[in-house]
Amino acid sequence: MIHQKSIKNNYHHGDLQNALLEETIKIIAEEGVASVTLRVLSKRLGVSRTAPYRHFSDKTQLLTHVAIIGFERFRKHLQVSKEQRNNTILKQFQLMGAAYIQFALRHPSYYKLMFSEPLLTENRSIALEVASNASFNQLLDILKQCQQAGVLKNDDIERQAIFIWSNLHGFCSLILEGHLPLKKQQQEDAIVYIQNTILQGIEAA
Amino acid sequence: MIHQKSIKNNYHHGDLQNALLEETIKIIAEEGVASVTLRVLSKRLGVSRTAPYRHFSDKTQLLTHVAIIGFERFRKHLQVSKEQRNNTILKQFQLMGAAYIQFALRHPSYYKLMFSEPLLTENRSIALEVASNASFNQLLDILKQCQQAGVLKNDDIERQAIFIWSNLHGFCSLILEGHLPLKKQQQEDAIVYIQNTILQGIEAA
DNA sequence: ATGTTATATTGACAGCGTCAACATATAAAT
DNA sequence: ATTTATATGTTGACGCTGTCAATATAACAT
Repeated sequence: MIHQKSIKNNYHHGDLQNALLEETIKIIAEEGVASVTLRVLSKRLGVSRTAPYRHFSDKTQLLTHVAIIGFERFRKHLQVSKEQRNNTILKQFQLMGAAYIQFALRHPSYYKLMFSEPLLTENRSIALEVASNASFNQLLDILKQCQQAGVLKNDDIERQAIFIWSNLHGFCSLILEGHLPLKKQQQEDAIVYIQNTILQGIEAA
Repeated sequence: MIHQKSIKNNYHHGDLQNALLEETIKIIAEEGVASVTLRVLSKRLGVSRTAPYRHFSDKTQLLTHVAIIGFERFRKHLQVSKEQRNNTILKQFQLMGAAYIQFALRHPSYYKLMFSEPLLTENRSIALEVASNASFNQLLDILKQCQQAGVLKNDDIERQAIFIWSNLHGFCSLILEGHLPLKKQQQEDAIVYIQNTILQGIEAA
């Protein structure tokens, strides 16, 4: 009797926008992004097939918003490694690298969507670019600090960042795309090797 | 009057299988893989919408075959860098790295399809894996030779290969996915930097 | 010439994204 | 409190998609 408002509306959902975003990522996790359909999505939420159009102009916009949420979580996840300041700055840098890979492997649905091409190339969204850049800047920041502290080479900061980002993104992509069928131990060994080898390329002499 | 057989059949196409493969990659190049449709594909070739089913069991198989062709061309493209044996083995290794990036940037349609996830994860094809491995082995081979020649560290060969592959694939992916909006000169500088920095991580002391 | 096989076509079906028109619940204004 | 406006949800319809079944035609083997 109490909470009558929030028990069941049957017409107005209440918070369909967020429900759509959450259910979308669930479907991606369960069956891949190709299985995301406005119709089954709506059915799973108990609304009609065109209800999503009151909250997103089309399907691409919905997926773009999910990707933006992914980038925000990603950025926060990376930021954590900077917050334990008892660590050396170099240690923080290495923790961030590990955090990058950890996020991609733990949230493959988000990661794959975030870096799926059509969202960025065919249907550019400024908000998505902003969210993506915010993540990239986490890396740039810590690189600057490392250079200033003299623990990394004073190479062009963007080139250095691209090198590292390529490394991490390439490794995660190859795994998520099924090109590297590694066992768990092999994977961890590979991560350690990659981190060490990256460092040898960029650490101050 | 002569060549009557090859002028026009109007019923039997003659070489529809290859025509489908070629037209598919054309569409991908023009409008992206999402625009590949059996119906428009068939229309462009002047056949009915279900004609492709005589040559491929479904759309995924068609795309998989295109990806296999891509990997074969990729492998050949990489192999060329090994054939100029007046070069040192290390130089051959570096040429292969450059060739990798060159292929991805020159044939983005092929590259993106080859490394698109659904083809490998959701719909595994042994032939595709074989073709993919053949390309990867090009890299493995030259690494072995470099190690034997003493110009690269005697690290675990697979880990070393994964490191390099991650680097190259990550860089190409980020560019093709639109995450690195670099000008031509910046791109070339980045490539040189990446190649040098990779080398510093793996070259023999 | 006849039968077999490979190849291509037409018809049909369910599923998809999305637009237009309509319905209803909530919020605002009087 | 009643009316009005706005936000939200629904139903119908359209053209597009992949794919199956049934049919037709060409090429080939005998």
